Amino acid sequence: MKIGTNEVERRVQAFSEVCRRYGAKATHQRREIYRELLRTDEHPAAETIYARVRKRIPAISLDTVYRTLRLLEKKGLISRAGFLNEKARFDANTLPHHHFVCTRCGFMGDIYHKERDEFLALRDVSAMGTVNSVHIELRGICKSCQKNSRLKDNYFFAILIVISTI
Amino acid sequence: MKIGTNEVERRVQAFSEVCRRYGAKATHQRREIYRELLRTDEHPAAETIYARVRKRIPAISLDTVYRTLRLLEKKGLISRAGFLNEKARFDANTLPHHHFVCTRCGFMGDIYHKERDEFLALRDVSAMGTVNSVHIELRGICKSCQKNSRLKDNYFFAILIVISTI
DNA sequence: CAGCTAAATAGTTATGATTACTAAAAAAAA
DNA sequence: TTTTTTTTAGTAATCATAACTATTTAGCTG
Repeated sequence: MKIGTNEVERRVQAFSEVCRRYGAKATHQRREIYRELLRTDEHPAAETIYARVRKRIPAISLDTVYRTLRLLEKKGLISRAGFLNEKARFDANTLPHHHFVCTRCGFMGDIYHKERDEFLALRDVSAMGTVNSVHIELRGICKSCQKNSRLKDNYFFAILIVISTI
Repeated sequence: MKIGTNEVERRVQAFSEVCRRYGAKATHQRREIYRELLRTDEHPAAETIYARVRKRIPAISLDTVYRTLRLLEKKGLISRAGFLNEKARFDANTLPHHHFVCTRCGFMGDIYHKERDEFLALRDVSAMGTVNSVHIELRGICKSCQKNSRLKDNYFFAILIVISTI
């Protein structure tokens, strides 16, 4: 859902004011990076943002892009989809469950929910800590990929269960 | 939720049989890596698994651990929490929403839900593609971290909205 | 159960995203 | 303006993960 040009400019303006008010500098680079993210709904990667902002600020460095993205994220103005900068974490538990993750120490605990709504009530989580945000991601194959699809890897899991329970 | 030793061995055994049946080799290294993951509920990183398996197979290489984890994941025996190997993707959309991600091409689309249950019915997703799995992550601060907590960064978002809507 | 052959491993190097570093530049305050 | 402090550009470093290659091994075959 893209937002209009007026709204983009309104937010960039508001951002500048908030920066000044809180002792951060509203630099040209920061405004352009934030503007670039406000203008799109395609969840660009850092490299993509770098490429686009470079059209307006040819001398901008990749480091500035990364630094600014970290700043904006820390300040809650943008979010990142997916959880890079963390190591991959593995799990042999094949029961359907969710995870609680501590953003400070990386603790990861399992959350089971019997009824669908329960996880939103966060009942099982209070024992582990306080939830700041709920991250939900659906993974699959998009329409376009389905068209030129052929691959059909055999999926061990179902087979293993059969053998395991005989 | 840890599983018992018997169940661990049963699954390792089943894994070996499935491997042979499908032309993959049930090597000592693979069994140990899978066993290590079955024995724990702490979602270890690759390095952690490496360190533990090394106690039993001192000469095992880190590459083997990574290779085996990829294999197990591809076969559906284990899953990874978080999505490494992808670039971080950013988003300035601060409305509550979820993401649809194509695991093949990386397409990422927003999913909005008015009522809480709707996202589970996956209604809005059918237009984008087929969902294979739903990933839910709650982020926050765990009990242990709350105890020795002091940090309280100011969170720009709320402030910006106020300025923006005056 | 010894030999065969494709698959897997160990050890190492490479890659690719992200971060750290430092001198120079620029924003906000005085 | 001038000053002070933050931020930036450019580059080098880091860190997790993947690729490469000679050697080894699992599982088949006779």
